[in-house]
Amino acid sequence: MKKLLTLIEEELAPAFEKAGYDASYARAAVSNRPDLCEFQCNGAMAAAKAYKKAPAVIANDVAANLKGSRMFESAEVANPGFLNLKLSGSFLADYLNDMQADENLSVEKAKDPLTIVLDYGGANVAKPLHVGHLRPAIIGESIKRIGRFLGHRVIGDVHLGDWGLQMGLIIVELKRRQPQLPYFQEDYEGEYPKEAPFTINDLEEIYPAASRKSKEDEQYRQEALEATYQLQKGRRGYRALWRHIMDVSLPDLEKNYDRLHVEFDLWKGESDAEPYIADMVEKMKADGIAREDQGALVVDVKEEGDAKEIPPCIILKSDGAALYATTDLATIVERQKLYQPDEIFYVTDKRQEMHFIQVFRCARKAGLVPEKTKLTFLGFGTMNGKDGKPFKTRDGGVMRLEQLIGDIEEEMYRKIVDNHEIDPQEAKETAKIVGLSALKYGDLSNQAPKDYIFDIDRFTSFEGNTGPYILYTIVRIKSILNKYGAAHAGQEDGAMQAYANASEKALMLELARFNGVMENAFEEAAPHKVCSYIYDLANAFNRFYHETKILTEEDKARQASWILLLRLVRRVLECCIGVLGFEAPERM
RNA sequence: GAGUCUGUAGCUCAGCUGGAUAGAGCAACGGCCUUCUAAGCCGUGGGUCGGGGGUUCGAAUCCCUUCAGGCUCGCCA
Repeated sequence: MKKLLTLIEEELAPAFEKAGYDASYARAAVSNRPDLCEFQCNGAMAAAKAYKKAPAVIANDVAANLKGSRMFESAEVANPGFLNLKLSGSFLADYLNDMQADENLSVEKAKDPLTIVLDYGGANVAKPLHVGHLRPAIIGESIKRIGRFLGHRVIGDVHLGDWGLQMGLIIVELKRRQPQLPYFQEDYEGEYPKEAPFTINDLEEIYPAASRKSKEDEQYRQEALEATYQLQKGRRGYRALWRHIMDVSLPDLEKNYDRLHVEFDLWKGESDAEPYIADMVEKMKADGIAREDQGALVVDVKEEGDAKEIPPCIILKSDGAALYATTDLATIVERQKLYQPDEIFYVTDKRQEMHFIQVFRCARKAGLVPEKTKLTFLGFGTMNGKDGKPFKTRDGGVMRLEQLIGDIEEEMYRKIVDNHEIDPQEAKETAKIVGLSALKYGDLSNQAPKDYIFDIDRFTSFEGNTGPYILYTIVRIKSILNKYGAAHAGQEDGAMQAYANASEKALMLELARFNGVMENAFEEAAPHKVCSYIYDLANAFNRFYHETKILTEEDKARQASWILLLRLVRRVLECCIGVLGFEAPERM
């Protein structure tokens, strides 16, 4: 379905042309003066200069041509030249009836679906997920779902950190602790044990310990670098250890992402790029793109017009080992080979922006992807605590994701049982659902690129612009629909009527915005626009709800129309929270 | 130092390609439940949109400048 604004513009265009003005001025917008009208056209003011006429004259000319339009109840001119448009109630009702009949709720699927590889996990193996992994997971998942809703083929890849220095660090620390293990004996030729010599809990302690040591002890760091190199070169024992690390880590990561309802299509990692590295590097050398500098292999990526110095992209370290840029570039090679994507979209911390500028330029220079393939980087801001500094545990440590989710569920549970009598088991289940909405909505309602303050008390509140408030609204609607449905089983649906009062009109207008909001949210990769939309929609519904007694309405046709309206509100809200990555309970 | 992002009500945030009196929520205060979930709704107070210039009929929005803060700046990811 076309957007309501598009339909309005199509109605305005002939009115402009008939009056002798270019149709390009026939642009409509939602009114910022809802007391005067629902939509406005400011084209007359824009056209005033070109036609050397007073804006009001132009607006009046256009308004005269709108007389008798089925779409508008009125088209009035306000100084200095605003064209104020009031939509006819029946036109609006018809639009919503079409929307309701549309399985995609008025949103048009992409005519030419894009294949988009979405890189949004970034978890490191051998390290537990912590709060730093929350934003990419939540934001990326939402962007994926929005893209799919618009009909695109979005392939989500967790892109694990499993090939860099952190692996070398773990190997060195393990060697220090258990030097007798066969993995460290260079001449060992037998089978390695099937069982890993460590558990996930061991790993979670080993990595930070190794990381700390490497910062204090240069010798230790050198060993880790060497081990990383050996691993990448294919040393048998290290590869076997690496396999153990993966086997132990993956189930844990899957479990945690699952808890967030974050679902990846691909569980690839940096290591999967390894087979592509050698050829890629050779080609870069052969093409004369790569050069040696201070022992490292680099590609110059600075361009004329750069506001600042862009350092060369390092392809191989001076010890010959691969690093971040290497695996990212080789991953582009792989993605091109396997998926020929129209776009590769990265969701990472905004502090990595420079890295991606380098990688993208290098990929272009080396021709790893066709010209038309878009390479996009969405950098998200830091999640801060109430003090405005990066979110930490009370004792200053990095908080685990598991703990954060647990805290929220606990807080939610407490609020639910405090509020009314409820079966503890049901309360627990509900707390999980509502808690996830609090967490995700709290994050997504902020613009992704900005830092934001994570405030558990605010996010878990049922008041204001929060996930729980949205869910509460949905639950209210469900409750009415269930009661009505029980009493009117088998009844035919009919159609929505023109609005009967102001709050109903406002609600209908909100619904009609849906397709535009979704498209815009996708184009701008901005889930927060979906959040602010459903907050507006929920508010509009709650106002309507308070003014209108639906179940006791005596005018049965009117009542049936309202029920249709409520069903549509419910579907739109559920669709929106769906793309945001959470769901609503039956009761709360 | 260079680059870049941010600065809107006491706090947390919206504000689309410039448009009519700058919006929410929280907090404060005051109303509304024999009736569809009051986890709600309605209302009041609270802003030199960091400061200063400029472009424009019109600027929170575009340009310049300045102040404050964050982040980045070659072998970590």
